[in-house]
Amino acid sequence: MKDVAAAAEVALKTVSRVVNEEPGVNAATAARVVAAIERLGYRRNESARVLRKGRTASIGLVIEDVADPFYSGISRAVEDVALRNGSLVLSGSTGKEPERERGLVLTFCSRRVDGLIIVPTGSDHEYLLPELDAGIAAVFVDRPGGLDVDTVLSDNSGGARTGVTHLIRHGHRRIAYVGDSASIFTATERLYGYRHALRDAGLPYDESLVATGPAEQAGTALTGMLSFDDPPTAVFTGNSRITVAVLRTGHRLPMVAFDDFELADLLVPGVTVVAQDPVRLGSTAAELLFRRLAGELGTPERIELPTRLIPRGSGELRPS
Amino acid sequence: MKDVAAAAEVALKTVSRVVNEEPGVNAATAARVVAAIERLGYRRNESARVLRKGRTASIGLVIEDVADPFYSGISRAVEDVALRNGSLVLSGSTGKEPERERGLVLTFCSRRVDGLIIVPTGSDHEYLLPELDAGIAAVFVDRPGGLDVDTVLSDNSGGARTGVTHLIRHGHRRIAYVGDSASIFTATERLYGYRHALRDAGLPYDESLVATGPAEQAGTALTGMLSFDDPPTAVFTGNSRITVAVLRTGHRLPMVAFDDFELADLLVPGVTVVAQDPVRLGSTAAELLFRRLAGELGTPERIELPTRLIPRGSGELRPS
DNA sequence: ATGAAAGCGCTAACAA
DNA sequence: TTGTTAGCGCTTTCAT
Repeated sequence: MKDVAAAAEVALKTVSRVVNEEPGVNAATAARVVAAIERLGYRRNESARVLRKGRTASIGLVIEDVADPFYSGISRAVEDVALRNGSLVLSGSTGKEPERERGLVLTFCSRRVDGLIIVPTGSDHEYLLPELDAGIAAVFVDRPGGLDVDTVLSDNSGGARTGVTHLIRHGHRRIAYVGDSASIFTATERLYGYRHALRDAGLPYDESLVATGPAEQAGTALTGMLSFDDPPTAVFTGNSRITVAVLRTGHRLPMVAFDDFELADLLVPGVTVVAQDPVRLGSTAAELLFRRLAGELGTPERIELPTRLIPRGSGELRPS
Repeated sequence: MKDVAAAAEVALKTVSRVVNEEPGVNAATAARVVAAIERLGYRRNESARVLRKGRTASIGLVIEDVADPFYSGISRAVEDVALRNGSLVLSGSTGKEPERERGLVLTFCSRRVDGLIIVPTGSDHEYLLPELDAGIAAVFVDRPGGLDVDTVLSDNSGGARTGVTHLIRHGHRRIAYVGDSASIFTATERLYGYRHALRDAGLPYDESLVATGPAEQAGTALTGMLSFDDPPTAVFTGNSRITVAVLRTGHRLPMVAFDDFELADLLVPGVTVVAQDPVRLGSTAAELLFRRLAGELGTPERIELPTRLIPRGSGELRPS
């Protein structure tokens, strides 16, 4: 900048004014400065600017795994909103490890991101409090983080309830639930929705039809249930990975799955799903964050986005 | 840092030494400083550090779309390698728009990323030259960027050749090729591989069996070919989106597809694919970049990663 | 082993 | 309209 000033024979500040398009610069002077900038190939040093202004125009995004379509949908949406707000996105995957999450978040904070969008892993987020005090805004997505900050969720229990009710309407009375471990917020919510649907229909809750645990065990669990004297006639699966695991068993049981997935319509029969909207989850969270960064006050919001039942065949099969 | 120094009753520089784990600090003094840091909740300001040191310990990743599994695989791999090298990743999606690519790249540069990993969109990357001169390292991935810099590609032509040869071995003599527009590097390479395989087998190249264009037209193109007097008995598809489009037509033609995709094994018949390895593409590019950042010299490398044929049923069907 | 001073490149506040 | 000065928080250099 100094060199540009010298080349254009003006003061440093004038160059700064031109670069930042501040008003109050003579057109001729400005032109001279622009020419000098071109000639010298000058580009503003953002680091210095950040140091001075205190705002980095960047946000941190912490998700479980970019390679998972659900999270990459969130990523893309956050990216787009950030770009529209003149902000860049630093992102990192936690791989479900709370330690890695903590590391990423703190690293982002020490780089002075303006705000954070976090899909929380683990439940203890106390470590965030000093950062929040220091003025970094945060939004939790997909799961609550145990702190009183803005949170954007899907309607997990409502979606599960709708899906299970759909099976009941098609004549099923013994419906298996295969889902994630109870330690995971979304899994608990979805199981709650399952129970709710049964209760609505006056059906008993039979624990032997409920399997919770990692996707690797989902197949065996369901196969076990099918060997009962009174086996389930349909299954509700709690997330994509479990759905795929169940499909791989080769049982073609009537089924509704939580979470949409690519090609669900090409399988035979097509898989009926309760779809979340990852893009909307991401954009809602990002919009909320940028509103906070723009100075919007008020108590933290908790937004629950609706899910959508998409019938494709597997959920409309009657008991055989 | 000033506050910490005051609290620990030492000079600024001593705090700096402790924070950076530089040698030559009395253990007792260091302990006092650490205590003060804890007490005050001090965290180093990276922006200032960057301003002083000149290195940002961050790299820029420019891809087509994080929401596409191929690119998100690359992302995840780059992220992991970056983390291992103590670096953060700024990332952005171009959505195939060269203007957006340029914007992202220049923004990243003005933030003084140490290096760039780019999946190039468009062919003109002249605008990068000044940045390269300024010392920013760059690696192209998936497609060459028209500049003489490190590049990591898949063996597109070899993979296509293997896939088409596989169909020929199963008795097909009229094989359709449905692929992306010829303006896209990978598409041209794959078409070349297709022709190569035909030539190897002494089969004629019949232009009427070749359709290139956007995925939306793939279905109609293939349907058209099937109404010929002498229709193709098998099809080779040039990328995932086209594969899906072809599958949606409902023709269950013998087929080999370029690019693996989730659930390819669950369709009936399973889809035989020529798989690329996005994770390896990303990690190779990132490793290369960090080697350059570590000062490795030498002429730009061009690495071509092998593809892998995965038979699943659709590619082993004989002509009917 | 510790410290003082200079300065990275920029912008805010105030002058002229 | 333009310029001067100070200082963001850190590391580097040189002294002690």
